[in-house]
Amino acid sequence: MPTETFFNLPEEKRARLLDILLDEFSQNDYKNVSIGRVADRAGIAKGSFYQYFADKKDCYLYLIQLGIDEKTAFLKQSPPVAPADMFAHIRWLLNIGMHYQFHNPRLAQIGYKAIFDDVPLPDETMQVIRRGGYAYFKQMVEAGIADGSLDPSVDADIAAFLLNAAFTDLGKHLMERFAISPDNLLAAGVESFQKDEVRRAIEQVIGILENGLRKKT
Amino acid sequence: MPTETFFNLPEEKRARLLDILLDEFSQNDYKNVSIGRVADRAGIAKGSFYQYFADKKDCYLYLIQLGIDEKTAFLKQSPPVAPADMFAHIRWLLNIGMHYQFHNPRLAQIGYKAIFDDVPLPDETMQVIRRGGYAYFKQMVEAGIADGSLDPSVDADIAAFLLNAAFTDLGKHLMERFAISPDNLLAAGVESFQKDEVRRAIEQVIGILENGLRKKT
Amino acid sequence: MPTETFFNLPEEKRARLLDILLDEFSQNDYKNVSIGRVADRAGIAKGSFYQYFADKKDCYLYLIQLGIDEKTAFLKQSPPVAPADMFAHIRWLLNIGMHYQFHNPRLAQIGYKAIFDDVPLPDETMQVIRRGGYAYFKQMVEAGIADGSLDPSVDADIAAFLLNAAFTDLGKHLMERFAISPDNLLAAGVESFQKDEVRRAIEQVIGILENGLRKKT
Amino acid sequence: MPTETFFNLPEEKRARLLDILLDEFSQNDYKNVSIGRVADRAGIAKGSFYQYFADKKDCYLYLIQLGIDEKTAFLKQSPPVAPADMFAHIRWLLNIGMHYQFHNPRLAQIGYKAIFDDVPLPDETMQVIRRGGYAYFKQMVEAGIADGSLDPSVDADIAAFLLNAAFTDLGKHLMERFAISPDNLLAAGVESFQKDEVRRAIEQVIGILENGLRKKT
DNA sequence: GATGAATGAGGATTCATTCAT
DNA sequence: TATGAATGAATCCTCATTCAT
Repeated sequence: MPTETFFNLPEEKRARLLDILLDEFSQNDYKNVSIGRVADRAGIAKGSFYQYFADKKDCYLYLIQLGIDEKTAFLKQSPPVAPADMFAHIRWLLNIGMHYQFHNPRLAQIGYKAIFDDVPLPDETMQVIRRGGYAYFKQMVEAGIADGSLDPSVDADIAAFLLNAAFTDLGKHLMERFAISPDNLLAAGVESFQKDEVRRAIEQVIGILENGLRKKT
Repeated sequence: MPTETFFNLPEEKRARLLDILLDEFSQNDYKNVSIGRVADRAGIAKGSFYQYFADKKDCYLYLIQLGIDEKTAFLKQSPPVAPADMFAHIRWLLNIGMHYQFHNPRLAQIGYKAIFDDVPLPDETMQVIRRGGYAYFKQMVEAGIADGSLDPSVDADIAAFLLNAAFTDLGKHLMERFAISPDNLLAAGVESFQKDEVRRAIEQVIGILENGLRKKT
Repeated sequence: MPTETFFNLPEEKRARLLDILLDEFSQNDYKNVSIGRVADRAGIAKGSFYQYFADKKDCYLYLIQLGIDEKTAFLKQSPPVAPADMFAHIRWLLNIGMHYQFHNPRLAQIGYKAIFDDVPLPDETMQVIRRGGYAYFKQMVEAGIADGSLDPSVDADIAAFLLNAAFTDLGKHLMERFAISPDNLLAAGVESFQKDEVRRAIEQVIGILENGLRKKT
Repeated sequence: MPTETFFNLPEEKRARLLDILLDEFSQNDYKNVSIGRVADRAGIAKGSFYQYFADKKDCYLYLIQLGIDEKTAFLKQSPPVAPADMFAHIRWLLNIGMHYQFHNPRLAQIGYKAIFDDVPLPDETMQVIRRGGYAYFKQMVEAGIADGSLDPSVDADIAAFLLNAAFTDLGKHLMERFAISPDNLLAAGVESFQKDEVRRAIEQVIGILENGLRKKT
């Protein structure tokens, strides 16, 4: 975790540094992020970085935690749909996820990288990052099969995989498709991407998966 | 591309070097592959590496191209199912893809990494790598809608995205799920993973997507 | 030398800082003493350190001088045995020395380090530190030879060396042997080490050297 | 241990580097030896150092081992006096030790530093370095008391301490006293310090200690 | 063709010291 | 007077690449 010094920084300066950190860590693998480059871009001395963070890992951990906290806040802010109807629940989840990813795409990207890259994180943090993914969906699918809403011939593992793949990649896809970049977002505001086309795209994905998984009547 | 010297190498020597290159580039990010380590493992001098390849990038590019060529060969070797029935065609594609991934997991992994990592490749090569994925599926979906076999309310972009995500991630998922590693594959032979469970998993994914996309009658 | 500011410090604060300085400089080489660590432990700002001392060297010099002063005070406080009998005098000296070392082991340790480590002290200070050792003993030995109490075949330089080596190392040896650490001393009180075993050890050393140097009758 | 590369170096180059390493590590504490300074002085690139040694510690360990080997060779070359007469044995030991210290003062100094400084050495190496010191003398003293040649009232610990202190510091003392520096030695040759004055000094120290410890008749 | 020694830029990290508040 | 943020030189170490043999 950052030092007190970091939090005491003038708002503007801290924001600029944080902005650059998000940029670097979302664009590069952990190992390829250079503290020197960060310091240069932020206009601070290399030594100053170490006034703010114990070391590179500490800084990275902070960003990861920031991502977890922000996402948690997002999830809390919109009360969860009762998981009685699985697809309604997924709709809610995906909407939150997309919203989060649009709201803070670089933080989301850092979290995404953390899942797939070789990264020096404590095991407990890795668990937190991975939670809500595959395992979460599998449990949902099993419940859906048990209560008879899903086709019993469905393999829970496979269904979970599909939901997870869709969930994980959809944000990236939409940002590419609608030419949304972090810079865009900052310039145009998040609202602009709450557009119908985005909502419709999400709805489509869920619709297809729902069709594919629902019990045939 | 490698120098003539590389291709003039005694078969055994070149094979060993190639083996190690596949290993290193499939396990590590481009930047984290160390030429020194490669040379050590291959039992050649570091200088010799530069007799075979112009530089690290050249070597990497060669592996990428190798992957493209091998996959192309795979696709050609098994005559494509007439795309009359889109899902039959997808079944065929996925099977080829899985087969390829199981046949040469390290090459597949390198190609996979090239898509998602920040990697120093010429733009044209990047296009080749990504070609055949999303765009290919989109075109298939559009044809399916046109010929009436797919639900016309389906958004071709979204359907293509879903198919692509499934296609891209499924190999990884199966390898993880059935604890398949490149080492496993070499030891146990490819056939062992042509198992029913793998085929069934692939079939499930396609089944779900088919259900989700087919025109309701 | 410290600034006026340092001496104007509330007694308690100055004492705490001094305590920590003694700790750090007695446990670490000059170069390995970190001002940051000192400031942290003392609960002061790093900048404050530079209100009290011109720089690290200045601070170090102060501790050295403190050691010299304290030892001088020790020597003065117990009236010297008339050097008529050289070994009685040495006994007294050693006792004072041990007493001093037990009384203020960290200051003694700092002085000890200053003799053997590579340390940035002005030459005149180095002379003061080393004074009273070798040269002092040599003069005593020469007097002993002159007045006929010592074996005239003894080389004064060598005898002085031996006495000095014994004198210099004995304190360390005893502290190691009886597992005496500065912490011990603070906890158990100095008196506990005025034990017979310590006195006996000192007596032994002097006895052996006396035997070795006395004129044979 | 150094790499093969180091040993393949042209004799002259390796000698120069070794010379500088001996210089640096004998004059400075481990932590204060700068690889950059070594490389500059040796006229090699910083990176080259790491072609020769795995790291700083590896290099240091090599010097330590060199010292152990050289001293061992010295001890072997002159057949040990039967320890029947303890002081004859000590005479032999001291002579060897002095000879070694004069022969390779910087190596001796490095070994000396290793005993007293805080240094990153494996435990087994530390034991080798420390062997032959205090413990060795104590055992000799105990044997001397047992066979009746030493005064039974002598405390073996104290006697061992004295012998060790004399043994350890004498070389340094003689080098200072006769203004012997490594540079001197290289210029004038080792023989010049095999002088009578040095032999006489050693003899004196042993004589005094012998007088001091022998059983009174 | 093969070798492997040499290079030097670049990376993370530490720390004494300065200075504006 | 006290603070603590800022600095930058120095530290150890890595690695792709070059080049003489």
